[in-house]
Amino acid sequence: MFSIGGLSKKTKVKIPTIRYYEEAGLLAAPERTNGNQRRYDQAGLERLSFIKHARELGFSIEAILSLIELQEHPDRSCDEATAIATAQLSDVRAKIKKLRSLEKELKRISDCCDGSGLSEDCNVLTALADHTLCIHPSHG
Amino acid sequence: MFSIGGLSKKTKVKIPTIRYYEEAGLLAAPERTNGNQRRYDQAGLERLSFIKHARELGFSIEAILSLIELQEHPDRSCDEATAIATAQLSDVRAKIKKLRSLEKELKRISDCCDGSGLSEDCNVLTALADHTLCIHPSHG
DNA sequence: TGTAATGTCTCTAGTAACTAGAGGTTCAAG
DNA sequence: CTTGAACCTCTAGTTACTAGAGACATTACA
Repeated sequence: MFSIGGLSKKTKVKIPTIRYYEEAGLLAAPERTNGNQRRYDQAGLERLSFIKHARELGFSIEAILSLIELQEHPDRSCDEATAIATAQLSDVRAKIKKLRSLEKELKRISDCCDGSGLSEDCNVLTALADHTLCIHPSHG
Repeated sequence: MFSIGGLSKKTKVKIPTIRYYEEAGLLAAPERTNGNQRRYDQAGLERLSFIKHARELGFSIEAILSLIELQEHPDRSCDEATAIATAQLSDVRAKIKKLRSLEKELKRISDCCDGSGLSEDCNVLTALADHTLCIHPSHG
């Protein structure tokens, strides 16, 4: 049994975040001491590790809730879990694609100015002001 | 001279967002009709286009504020604008790097489950629960 | 000129996923 | 038994918007 501070140290999840996860229904409300302080066991630690890992992978709180529900009903098909992971994967891929095109344009913008002049003539500002200089329209 | 709705159509920025930009100090408060409605001119349109473009490139409101201040003080060095753009570029690159490693792990997780079984044995859930299965720790 | 439809106004509150702080209570050590 | 750290709840702030209420303005048309 450990306190919220202990759990926080073990998992490197901040204390208010742990309470937030409990509030959000991700983390079961743990036992309390007579003085109303939270006391966690191994199961709580594992659950929080799961949540942390999923958050690091970019899963939303909502998606994690679905995954947890699946864990708690092992009789259901795992289609759903796979679907959530696959959706997350294409989301990540879309973000990468978008960021790559941003990278291109930002590189172009940064490169065309050596920073030595006055901002009056700054190409960074010009490039930002003039959308038509874009290589590609940047949303997609 | 056009209304906020007209500006919204031209720029494809939603009306409440335009008002939000004004409130945030990005967009100068425009003239008003006798009936208190906003009326924009060409300068307003250009400014909003600038803001939109910068937002699409992932610049924060704060960063855009700095860029606008630079535009309004053309006597200053453009170092600052270049610095902001460069910072934005390395930010984008860091994000890409992180997303690539997430992509790898998500692909591994998704691939090892064909979705046909019960969630009891689901590898997606196992992979998420067991951090040690990670190829690499996923934050960086 | 009247009226109806559409547009706009301000203000408040909600979103995601936390984070920070106030003001009070409990725990663990000595 | 006291001290100091850790903990409690609650509220509010963050970013960049988005949505809605209720009132007022503008425009089109008869």
